[in-house]
Amino acid sequence: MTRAAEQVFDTSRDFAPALIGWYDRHHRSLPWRVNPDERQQGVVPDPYRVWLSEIMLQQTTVAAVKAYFEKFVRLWPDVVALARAESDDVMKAWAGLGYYSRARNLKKCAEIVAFEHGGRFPDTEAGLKALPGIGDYTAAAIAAIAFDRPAVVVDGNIERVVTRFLVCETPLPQAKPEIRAFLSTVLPKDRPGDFAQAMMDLGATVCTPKSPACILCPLSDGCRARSEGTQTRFPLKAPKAQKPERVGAAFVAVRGDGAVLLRKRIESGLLGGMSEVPGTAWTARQDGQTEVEAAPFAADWKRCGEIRHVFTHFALTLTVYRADLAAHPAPEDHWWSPRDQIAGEALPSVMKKVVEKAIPGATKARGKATS
DNA sequence: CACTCGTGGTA
DNA sequence: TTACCAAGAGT
Repeated sequence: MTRAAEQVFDTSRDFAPALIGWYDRHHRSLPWRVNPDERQQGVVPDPYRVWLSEIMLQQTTVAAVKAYFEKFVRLWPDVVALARAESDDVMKAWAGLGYYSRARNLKKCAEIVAFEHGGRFPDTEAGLKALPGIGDYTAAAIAAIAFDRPAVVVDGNIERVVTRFLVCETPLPQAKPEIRAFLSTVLPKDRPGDFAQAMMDLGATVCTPKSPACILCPLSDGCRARSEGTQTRFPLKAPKAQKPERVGAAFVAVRGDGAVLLRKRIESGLLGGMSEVPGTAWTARQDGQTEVEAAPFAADWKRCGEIRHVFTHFALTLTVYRADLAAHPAPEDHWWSPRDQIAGEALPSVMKKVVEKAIPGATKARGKATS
């Protein structure tokens, strides 16, 4: 074999070592992570922290997760503590992070692990995937990261890295089997957890969606998209449908002492189990005026303005009304939230916008932290 | 498979 | 401002 041939990037031989070598030098240090040097010194990851972080990171940025992760481990240091927590307190702590079914399943999962598995997480992919909120990706990620099992981990970052490396012309999600097949051929048996985290770090910091830093990539010598200059064409995806518009009205009742009237949404569906101010249903845009008769009770409702919020599959414009009352009994299934507790309520971001529109500053924490 | 399900940051 | 997107899961 010639010298030149020896320098060619041999994917089956070089992929994992090149990636792991890069990871040892350029890994991110994150609150839930055991760094490679620590792991080499025998530090073992806490499956609870790995699990909690993976649930929070589903479709959510690292930057957004950090503060929530710290808050959760402070309030509930282990899975038994979380299992014993009040569901309402968990929803309050999750408020603002989005995808609230994750919080409901988080609690269910904690209870199963704490009360049915003796407080220990299953250490296999199949065992993990049987738990609520844990799907293909998360089961593989926990198995690999927490238990160092040779699981094939595929997330959005890894899909991007692999489809570029292979010049995969199959659009997602159909390309998934090809991606898994490729990864199974390069997965190292000795450090599967670090391999998975390395792939994700590479996707997050080097092989980024818009302007990948190929000059810094340890895999660039073997990357087909790099050689063709077509990196940003991948991964191929089906075009998205445009979002419909919906409208509605929200009513902020303010008592003399500053308390605000709230109610709880049903457990299932959009913003399930979260709190809100009373309001109309959110319907497709109609020319008719908003009906003030949808208010929780008759009062001098004054229009404050509108707020706009964009969900995953529709955009919403809410007309915000406010009424000031000396005192008024809370209607059935409603309650008056005291002024100093509003910031700690399980209000999703859209509802914080509504309350802020009616009462500027009301959702900002003041004085001592609550709960 | 297709659709539901949040939010905030970025170009 | 619009559009995309970030460690996906459940139905």
